[in-house]
Amino acid sequence: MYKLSAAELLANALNKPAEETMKQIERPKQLHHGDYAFPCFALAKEKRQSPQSIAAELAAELSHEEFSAITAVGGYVNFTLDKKLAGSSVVKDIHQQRVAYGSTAIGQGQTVTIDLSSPNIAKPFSMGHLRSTVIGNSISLLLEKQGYEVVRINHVGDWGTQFGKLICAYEKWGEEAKVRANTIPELLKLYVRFHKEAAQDEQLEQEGRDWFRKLEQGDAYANKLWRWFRDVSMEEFGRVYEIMGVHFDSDAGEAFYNDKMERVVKELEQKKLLSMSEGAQVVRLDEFDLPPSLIKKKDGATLYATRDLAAAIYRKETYQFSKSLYVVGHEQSLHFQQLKLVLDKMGYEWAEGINHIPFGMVLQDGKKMSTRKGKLVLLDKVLEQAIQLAATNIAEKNPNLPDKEEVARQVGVGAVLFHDLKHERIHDIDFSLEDMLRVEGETGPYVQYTHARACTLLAKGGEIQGVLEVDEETAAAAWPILSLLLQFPGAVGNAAINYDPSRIAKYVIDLAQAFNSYYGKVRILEEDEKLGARLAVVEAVASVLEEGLRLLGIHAPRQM
RNA sequence: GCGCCCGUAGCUCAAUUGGAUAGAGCGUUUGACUACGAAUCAAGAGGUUAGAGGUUCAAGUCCUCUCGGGCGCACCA
Repeated sequence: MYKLSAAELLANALNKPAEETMKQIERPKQLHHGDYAFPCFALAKEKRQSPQSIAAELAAELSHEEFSAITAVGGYVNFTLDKKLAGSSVVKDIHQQRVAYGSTAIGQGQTVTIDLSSPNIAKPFSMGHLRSTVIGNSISLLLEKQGYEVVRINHVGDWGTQFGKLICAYEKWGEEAKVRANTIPELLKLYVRFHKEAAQDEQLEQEGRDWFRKLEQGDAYANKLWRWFRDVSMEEFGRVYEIMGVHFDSDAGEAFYNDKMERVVKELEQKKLLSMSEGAQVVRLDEFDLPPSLIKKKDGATLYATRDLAAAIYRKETYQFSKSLYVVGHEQSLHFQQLKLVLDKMGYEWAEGINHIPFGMVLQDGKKMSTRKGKLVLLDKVLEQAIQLAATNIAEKNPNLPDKEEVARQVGVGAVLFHDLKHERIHDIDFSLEDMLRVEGETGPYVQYTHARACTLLAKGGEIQGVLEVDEETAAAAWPILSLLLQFPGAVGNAAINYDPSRIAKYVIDLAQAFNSYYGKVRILEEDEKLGARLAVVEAVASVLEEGLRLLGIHAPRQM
């Protein structure tokens, strides 16, 4: 790695460990400053010399075959890579490794469980769950690229007081035929009505809670309804996952832990962690200045903290994870903080591996969307529109395209997923259908288009033959591209470490922009002696774009 | 009231995690398809990084306060 060469040169000259200089080397913002830079300001005090003179001395002293120039600019030593050498080598690497370029074995032998998506039964799949699904899926793919064994768990919200309320509402106002015909929307209506009326009527809340208790105690009728609601919902969700191309290793939802909670409650008792508070059983967290974790309601029914504790323990025992990730909105930060601390108090050192990966909410007009008030946007409608729009574009721009429907799906889904993933994870997103359907500028379809363009060039240019070598002139003209290609493994590592797919989204945009810019300036298919070199660059771009998109869960069609 | 998160161009977002002249896209103005895909490219305009202090050779980035927004804070998940 070139950065390491620079670090070693500097370490040698300065008589310091290479790890130290490695950490200080940075990437200059501007291309004309070279490829790596070493700031000398920190050395000024200890060497009692100006940073400028230190930089000048170092630059004069250092040289290495990998760098065509090492110069001093201000207080920086700038390293410029030999473009022909570095360019040829990265293109060769990618040609050999193809989509495996950027893979590592960092996670070899380690299992990570990841809790993602987790929609609620009997409710439509909302935009909020979209974020968890696509971010979680991308993180899974990133971790797999690093060699981790990833277990994707869809912790479906199929239990809890809400079902008592729903059953109660169905009992009062539901009509079986209507619900059979149009299950989720009808159930949603019932749910919304329940909350509307409960606002007026204290009694109703209590009835809802009673129904949940019955459900939990095994009441046959309540369980029959619950089973029905669940099956229909899962089928519905399955359709959406199919469209998005997401799969899970486990569908064990909340209800799955029903028979696993008692053990946890007993254990908490044994370890003397439970105490009574206002009729409920809680684990106090006063020493952390946090509110207590509620384990059992005063009516004896369980809560989600109880279930999450049982789930965490179950996952540890079943999968022996080294890390357990929860891709859940940041509004649940407190809950996960409590979860981790309770596990810790129970004496499980592996609680350290519990990691909440929060993300911002999808807001509407700056406010939270509320299921209870029936204000929400449905994912399948959005996907449908995006796919439709892609189909319209294809009909207009590429009517002879084979496999139109599949490509429209890939592009439509690409637009929606990319729009979500390009935002920094933690930021709230204001919902905008218009933005999600956009296909120009910094969008998924833009990247897909760039990839398709590159593929067309390769198809027309023929097989790349002979030794791959990028000549001086091509390397110089394509340097912005080559430089980005060199950075790909680093971008993958960064995204994985920070659990942040947006870094890959940004990377892939940068690469596409660099490529399109090159495309506008240079005629690639010109029949000259450098054709092979240019095609090699194009091939590397296509390969990395495809892999970058794949890491986001997005397909890269060869034509569109 | 307390806690967590956020505040950068008209809008949506970047900024190598403390480094050089704060960058893209959308929108807007202008130009480029009888040269490889115009879902594209080139160029212009657009900024007191919410505000005030502080730490540092260096602050959009770290600390304190103020203002503004979001989300949590006991029987929902």
